[in-house]
Amino acid sequence: MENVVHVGYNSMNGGLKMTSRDEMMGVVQNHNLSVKNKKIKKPRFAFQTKSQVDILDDGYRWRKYGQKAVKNNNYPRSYYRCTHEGCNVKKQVQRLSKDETVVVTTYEGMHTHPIDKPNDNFEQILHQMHILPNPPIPIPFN
DNA sequence: CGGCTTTGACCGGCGC
DNA sequence: GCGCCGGTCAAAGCCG
Repeated sequence: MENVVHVGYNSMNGGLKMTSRDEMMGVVQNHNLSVKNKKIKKPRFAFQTKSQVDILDDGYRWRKYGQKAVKNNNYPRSYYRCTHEGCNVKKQVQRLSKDETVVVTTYEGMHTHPIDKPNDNFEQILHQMHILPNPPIPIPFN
């Protein structure tokens, strides 16, 4: 929850499917957790998207595994996991109660496999934001 | 018929 | 220790 770095992003025109967002900005956070004696960092990438639609299709296949109500928020939060075998990447999607047109998507971890479905240039944007590994790299956790 | 949602139960961490 | 809270499990059902 600390060590917050802002990764502003705007003027992404065209590319993202199934959304009608017109502006995007991001926040990068690092999660600290202790495993045995070691402390490793769990990368978390959160960015807000102005969209009417909940489902932001980034090219990966996600399976929903939970949904919980959020305090101080009228809208629930959805939990997704990457369906690729051996890929433990998770994400949460949450909608702001103040502005229902804003969707917050939080990615947790990195994908170790190529994108699963034909996609447009949003994949390249994820590469730029270092959400995707350019060459496959090992996950430092899980 | 297979992959995915749905939804309540379950669980571990934390504060009182 | 107990109860709340946030996250996950898993059975059943939906839908292509």
